[in-house]
Amino acid sequence: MEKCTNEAHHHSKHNHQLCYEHTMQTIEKLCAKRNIRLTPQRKTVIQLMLNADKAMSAYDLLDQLKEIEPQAKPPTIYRALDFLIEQGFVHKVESINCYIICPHFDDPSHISILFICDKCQSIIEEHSPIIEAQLQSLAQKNMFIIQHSVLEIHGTCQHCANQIVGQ
Amino acid sequence: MEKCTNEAHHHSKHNHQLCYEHTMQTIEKLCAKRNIRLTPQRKTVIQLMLNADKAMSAYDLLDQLKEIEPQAKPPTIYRALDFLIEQGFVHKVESINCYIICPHFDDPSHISILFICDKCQSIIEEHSPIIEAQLQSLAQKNMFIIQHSVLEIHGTCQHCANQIVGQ
DNA sequence: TGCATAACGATATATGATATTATTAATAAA
DNA sequence: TTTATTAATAATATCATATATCGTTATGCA
Ligand SMILES: [Zn+2]
Ligand SMILES: [Zn+2]
Ligand SMILES: [Zn+2]
Ligand SMILES: [Zn+2]
Repeated sequence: MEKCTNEAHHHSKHNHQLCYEHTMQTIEKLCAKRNIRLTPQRKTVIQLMLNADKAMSAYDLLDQLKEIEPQAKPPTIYRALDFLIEQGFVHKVESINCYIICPHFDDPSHISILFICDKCQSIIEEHSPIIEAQLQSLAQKNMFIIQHSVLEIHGTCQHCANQIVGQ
Repeated sequence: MEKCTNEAHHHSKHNHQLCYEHTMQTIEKLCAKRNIRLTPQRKTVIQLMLNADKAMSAYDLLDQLKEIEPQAKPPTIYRALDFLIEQGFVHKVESINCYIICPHFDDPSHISILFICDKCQSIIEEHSPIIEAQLQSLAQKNMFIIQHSVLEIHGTCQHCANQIVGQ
């Protein structure tokens, strides 16, 4: 099946339901393997994010979560997000205070480069060994020890650029 | 005179006062040239940031501004920051919601790469044509039009790394 | 069963940022 | 000089994002 990313969800017609269930199953297996608990609440948050097809703010997610669990409060969603980020299933998009499912959580060995469409909030995740090497080189020059990289590129996605031209 | 960056301020013994005045004068000249007003309030905010030697949050700056202008409120500091960012004198550090003076505001033709020390909040600014080209290449592959890039690398600076080893 | 730990619920509070409207200061035009 | 126009500042309210705290409940294990 076609690799399912936010981008694919958003702009193609592949079988979303199949892909969605496949992702959930992969996450469930990984949690079992790591001996950590994927509680119904955490699972619900993943489901909300998978269905969104775009970056979601904590309060966007909270509003949706409340429809299922009316007692949910800000700490509820932040605790779930903390867990999911810690486990590598979710990225925080720092420059817009939003959150996405990482489409490559089964291979966390790379630095993620996010291309963020400011029109539709869809996000393409890319990777580049060249950039990683170059960053390491710059770090060494300054005797800096890298712990975590935030690479977020803002602009307009193909879909939205076409819409503007087409009008 | 030695080029004055946050890093230089923080970890060397160069003449801060000289450098500080040199930076202020350069900004004043640029504003005159652009025919925009560097009001006392805006100048004060620049001074606070230059004296800080590290990334400052809006409310850190507001607290200090209040000591000089007691009537200052949140919009006061955000208006000043908006102006300074627009003019390229200041960067927002998205991943920590803080602000720094850009040490290269006289040459805004580059994408800035920020190396942020999570121990002391000092920031080194670097640039890399290789990374810029590689990002463009990734963007083209996805038919993405880049408008603004956020490249923020977190870790430990030389100074803080030595402190840890030295203990 | 009893204990330790992790998760959850609930409230409060902190932090970050914008909207709105009013007021004042600076500049330009008449 | 008066008036018009614009830019800057002030004050308040409101929205948005995130954390602290503490008590309760669920889960896994000795
Ligand atoms: Zn990822
Ligand atoms: Zn788009
Ligand atoms: Zn800069
Ligand atoms: Zn440091």
